[in-house]
Amino acid sequence: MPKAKPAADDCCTPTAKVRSRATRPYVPLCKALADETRLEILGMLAERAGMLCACEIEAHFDLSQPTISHHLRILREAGLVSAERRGTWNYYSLERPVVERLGELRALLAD
Amino acid sequence: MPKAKPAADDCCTPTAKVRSRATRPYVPLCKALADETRLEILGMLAERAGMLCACEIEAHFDLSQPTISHHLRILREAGLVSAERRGTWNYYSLERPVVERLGELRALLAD
DNA sequence: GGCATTCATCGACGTTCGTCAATATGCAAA
DNA sequence: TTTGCATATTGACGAACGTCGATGAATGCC
Repeated sequence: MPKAKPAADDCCTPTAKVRSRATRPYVPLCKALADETRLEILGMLAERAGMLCACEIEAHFDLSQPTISHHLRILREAGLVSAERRGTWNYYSLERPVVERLGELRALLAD
Repeated sequence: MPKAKPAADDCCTPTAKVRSRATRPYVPLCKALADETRLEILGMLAERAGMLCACEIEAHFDLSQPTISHHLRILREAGLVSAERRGTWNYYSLERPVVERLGELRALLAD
């Protein structure tokens, strides 16, 4: 008699088949948030309700200008911030609707 | 006359000094969530309200057993799940209070 | 005891990521 | 047009990460 799948039926009722919830859409969002510098940039933008000049963001960190620009691009591509050019300067502001998706994920996992 | 800090005073009112909000505590949480496999494990645990046997989690993915074990460890260290040994088997369950911290982060950034 | 099973750990490998210096781009004033 | 400044892009480097095969630790059954 072939025993095939050896066991794994004694530990849990094999009925349910466990369909997972749709979490994939939140992966890029979480990846964008998974960095100390980027989270702090968002914290700055949240504190200052309006916009923030890129130079002011740079001045807040001990990081090079290209590095900050890199992080701002990732936040932009994730939709978490938007940039508005005004002459030479670039003003960044928080995109609250995308931040709200954090609440959706919380509800998806906790409710 | 030294011009020191060249400009950066024409683009934004230099008064505010922009104190960022305390986002650092959420960095480990976001790092733990920033992976498709781990997010889907949490989705499985959310769907099935109770616990889930480790073997059932492994069966859900096309990944090796050590890889799933590795992800489960990261989720455990982040406090997102807890494990309970029952004989040979290991049952994982979701730690909702930690998931709730996603709501805190959302409020910190969006309110 | 001896053996099988479940799960965790280790070591190695390729990939992704954060960082910087150097360079490019775009805009504005002289 | 030329010069200067703000920001983005490129290329390179080391560190961190996801993955696997092999091994180890703990438990239950014969």
